[in-house]
Amino acid sequence: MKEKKEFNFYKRARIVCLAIPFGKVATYGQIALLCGKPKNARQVGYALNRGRLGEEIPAHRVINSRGILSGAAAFDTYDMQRILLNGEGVETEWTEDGWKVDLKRFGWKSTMGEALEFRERFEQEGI
DNA sequence: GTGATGACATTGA
DNA sequence: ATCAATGCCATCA
Repeated sequence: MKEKKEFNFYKRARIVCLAIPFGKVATYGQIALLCGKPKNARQVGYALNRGRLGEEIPAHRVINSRGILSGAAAFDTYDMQRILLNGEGVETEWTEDGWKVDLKRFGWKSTMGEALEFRERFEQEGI
């Protein structure tokens, strides 16, 4: 049992991902920031790919900072993520790089207050 | 132990 | 607006 680090980054990431509002999308860096590790954006994606965050994670709401859908292997088809987002009312646009979402309108506007709320909650629960 | 990999971010030209 | 270069850090072989 050597899962314990300073704190459980993946557990935090799971909570943050589950906290993404319906019909909104969040970026990897944003999640990493809310977890207290601004540089761990990559680990967020890695964790999602390996399913380290659990089963009920809305991974389709997590995209990169450019608004491009990752189109990762977690979904059966490349269109699947777009379909899921469209089902939540998020509009997507086709570009050379792939499906793009307008972060200005559908990006999860996480405020400083919410960030502090998360941090307090994490410290309170010891994770 | 070292080195490579990756669902990324940021900066500067 | 786009492109290339650089940094980042947990996991894997």
